[in-house]
Amino acid sequence: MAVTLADVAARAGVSAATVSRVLSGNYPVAAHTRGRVLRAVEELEYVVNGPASALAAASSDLVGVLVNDIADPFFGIIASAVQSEIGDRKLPVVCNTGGSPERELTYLTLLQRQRAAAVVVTGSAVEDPEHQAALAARLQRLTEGGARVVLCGRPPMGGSAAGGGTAARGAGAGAGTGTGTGAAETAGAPGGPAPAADGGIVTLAFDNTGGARRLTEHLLSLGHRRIGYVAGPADRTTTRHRLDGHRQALEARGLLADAELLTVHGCAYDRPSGYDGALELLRRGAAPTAVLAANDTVALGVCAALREQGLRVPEDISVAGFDDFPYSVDAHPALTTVRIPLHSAGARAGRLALGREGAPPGGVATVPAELIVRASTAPPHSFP
Amino acid sequence: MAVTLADVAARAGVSAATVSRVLSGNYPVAAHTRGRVLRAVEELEYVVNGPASALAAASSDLVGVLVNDIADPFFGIIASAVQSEIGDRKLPVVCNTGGSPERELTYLTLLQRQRAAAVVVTGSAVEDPEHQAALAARLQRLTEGGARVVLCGRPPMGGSAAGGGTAARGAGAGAGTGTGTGAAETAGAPGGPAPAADGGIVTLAFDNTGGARRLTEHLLSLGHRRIGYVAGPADRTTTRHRLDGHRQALEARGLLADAELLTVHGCAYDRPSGYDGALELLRRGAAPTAVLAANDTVALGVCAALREQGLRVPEDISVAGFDDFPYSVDAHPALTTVRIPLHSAGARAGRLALGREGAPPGGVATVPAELIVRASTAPPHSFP
DNA sequence: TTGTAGGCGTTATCAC
DNA sequence: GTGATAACGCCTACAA
Repeated sequence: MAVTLADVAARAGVSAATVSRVLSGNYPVAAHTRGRVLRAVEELEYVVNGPASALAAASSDLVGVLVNDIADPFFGIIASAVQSEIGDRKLPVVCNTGGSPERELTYLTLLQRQRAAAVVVTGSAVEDPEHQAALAARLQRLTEGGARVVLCGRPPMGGSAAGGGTAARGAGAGAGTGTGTGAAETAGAPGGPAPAADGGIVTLAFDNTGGARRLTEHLLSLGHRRIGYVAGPADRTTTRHRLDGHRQALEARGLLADAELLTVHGCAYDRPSGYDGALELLRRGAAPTAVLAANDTVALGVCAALREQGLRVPEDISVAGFDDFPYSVDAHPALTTVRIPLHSAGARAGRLALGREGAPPGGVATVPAELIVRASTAPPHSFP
Repeated sequence: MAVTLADVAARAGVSAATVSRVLSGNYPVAAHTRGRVLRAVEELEYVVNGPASALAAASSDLVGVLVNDIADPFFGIIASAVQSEIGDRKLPVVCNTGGSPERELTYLTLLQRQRAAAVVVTGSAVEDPEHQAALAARLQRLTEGGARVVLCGRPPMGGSAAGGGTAARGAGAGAGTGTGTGAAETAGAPGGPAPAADGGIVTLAFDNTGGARRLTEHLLSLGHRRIGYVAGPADRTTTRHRLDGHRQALEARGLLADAELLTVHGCAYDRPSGYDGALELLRRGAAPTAVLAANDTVALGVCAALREQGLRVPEDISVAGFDDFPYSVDAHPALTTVRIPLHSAGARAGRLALGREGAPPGGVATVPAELIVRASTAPPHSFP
C-alpha cells in the first residue's frame, strides 16, 4: 500500500537501517549516501510511519496540552504560546476538559496511551483531595513513562499553599472560604512518606493571590469600602486564590464583615455569569460601589448588567476584571484588570515541556501578576 | 517496563488475542471471560499502547485541526467546536500555521505521518496556484491513506471561482458572481472545469461575500457614500471574498470610483493592523464617513485609532467589523458586524470529519452570514 | 560507514 | 468463543 522504509532503501540501493539513520539524522552517514537516500525519499514521496517509529523507539512526538476550553482566550493564548515553542517537529494535542475532573483524567490516560513526549496541564485545578490523588497518580505514571509534565497556571501538586508564593502570608484570610475542604492537607511534600512525589513535574504558578490583593487595594485606595465580588467556579484553585487575595486586602482594613454578603459564588468564567452575578448583587441590596469579577470575561458581563440597570461605569459603580485579555482595553469602558503574562508563561511551559529550559529551583516558579488601571474604576460616587 | 497486553493476558489466564478483542469491543467474547480480562486490566492499570495498535490496525485516533492561530477567537471557537464533536476517544492535534503556506504543508505531512484519522483545515486559503496545487496533492494523499478531510471556512479545492467570483476580474469586481445571498449552494459546480477533483474532500464554505455585501449595503442605506475599508492579508480567500462583497454593493450604486483610495490592503487580522489602517486612511485624506474592517479585531483597532484622533464613533465616523466575536457586543461602542456561526460550523466539521454526518450535496455547503447592527454604525454626520 | 537481525505491542487471519 | 501466529514498519544493538 503505502511506501515504506524498505522501498526507499531499495530505490537508494542501501539498507533500511541506513535510510532510518539518514532520516533521524542522529547518526553518521556518508554524504553521498545520504544524498541518494534523500533523493529516493523525494521521488517516492515517502512519509515516515509515525506509529511504527513510535513503537520501535518507544516515544512519540506528541505533546499534550490540557485546557478547560480552547475557545477561552486564557487557554487559547497559553496553548498558542506553547505551540510557538514546540515548533514543527512536535505536534500539540489540545484537549478540552471543560473543567471536568473526569475528563482531565481521561485525557491524561489517552495521552499516556499515545506515549506523549510531554504534557502541559493548564489552568485551575479542582480542589477535591480525591481528584488530586487520582491526578497525581496519572501524572506520576506519565513521568514514569518518560513524559515530561508541566503545570501552567495552577499550583504545584500536593501543595496548594505554595501556589501564590506571597499568598502564604495572611493565613487567616482563607478561613471564610472553607479551607477545610481545600487540598492543604495533601501537602507534606518534604519528609512525607513519598519522597519526591512530584517526580520531575515542573510548575508555573500564577500569582493570582497577589494580583487580586493589589487590585482590591487599588479600589480601597480609591475610597471604596463596599466591594462586590463575582467569583469563579467553586473548588478551583484559581477561584480560591483570587478570592483569598481579595480578602487579604479587605482584612488588612478590617473590612471582612460584609465580605460574604458582597460575594457571589460558584459562577463560571463566562459573560453570562458576570451578568447574573451583578444582578444578584443588586438584588441582595448589598449596595456595592465597586464590583470585582473573576476575570475579564465575567467583568464584561457585569458591565452589561449594570448598564442595563441604568448604572454608569465607573461613575456610579466601578468594575474590574482579571487576566487582561486582548480585548479588555477596547471594552466599554476600558477595563481595569490584572495582567498575567499568559503568552510568555505558555512559551516557557512549552520550553520546559521540551526540556529546552531548565526547571526553576524547587521545580516551581511563580508568574507575576501586574495591576493595570484603566477607565472602569474611579472613586466612589456619593449618591444624593 | 510498561505493562503490556501479554501481561494482562497472563493475569486473566487468556490469550493476548482475547484481551485485544475485549478491549476493542468489536468481537464476541464470553461474558465471564470479558469480566476476568477487565479486572486484570484494572488491577494492572494497563493502558493500551497507541502507537502499537495504530501500527497494527493501520489507523490512529488522531484528528488534525489546522488553524492560523489558536489564540485568535475565530480559530479558537471553531477548534473548540470540532473537539466538542470528536469526543473522548479521538484526540485533536491543533496545528498553528500562522497563515504560512509552508507550515500548512509541513503540518499536513506531519499529520499524514501520524496516520491521522481525519484532518480539518480551517480559515483562509492562500490564493497562490502553486501552493494550491501542493496543498491539493497533500490532501489527496491524505484521503488516499484513508483520512477524511474537511475544509472549514475556506472555498473548495480547485474551485477558486466557486468561492465568490474570480479575483482576476480587475474592474468589474464580481458583478453577478455573488453566489446569491447566503443560502446559495456553491455546490452545483456550475460548469466548473474540474468536476469532483476533490476525492471525498468535504467543504464548509463561509458566505463572506454575501455577508460583506449586506454590511456595505447597510452603510449605504444609512447614507454613507465614502466607505473606507481596512482589508485583511493579501492573497487570502477570506480577504478577497469580503472585499468582493463590499465592491459588489458599491458597484450596484456606481460608487466604485474611489474604492481603491478608500481601501487599505495587506493588513493582518489583528488590532494593530486596524489601528494603522485607520491612520493610513486618515492620512490619505480619503475622508471616509465610515470604515469597514477585515474583522472585529481589526475593527477594534480602527476604533482605538479614530478615538485617539478625536473622532467619535459613530457620531463622526461609523465603524463595522466581521465575525461577531463574543466580545464585540461589549466593545466601545458595541460593534456592528456580520455573524458567522463559527461554533456550529466547527461542530459540523467535526461530525463530518468523523463521518458521523453525511456530506452535503456536491461535497460543499455554504455557511450563511448574518448582518448584526449595533451601535458603531449610524447615519453620516455633516461636518460644519 | 553500512548491513543484519531481532524485537517493539497490537491486530488480524487462521485453525480449533 | 478462544488460541496460536504472522504481519505491521521502524529502530538499534551488534557485526562486518
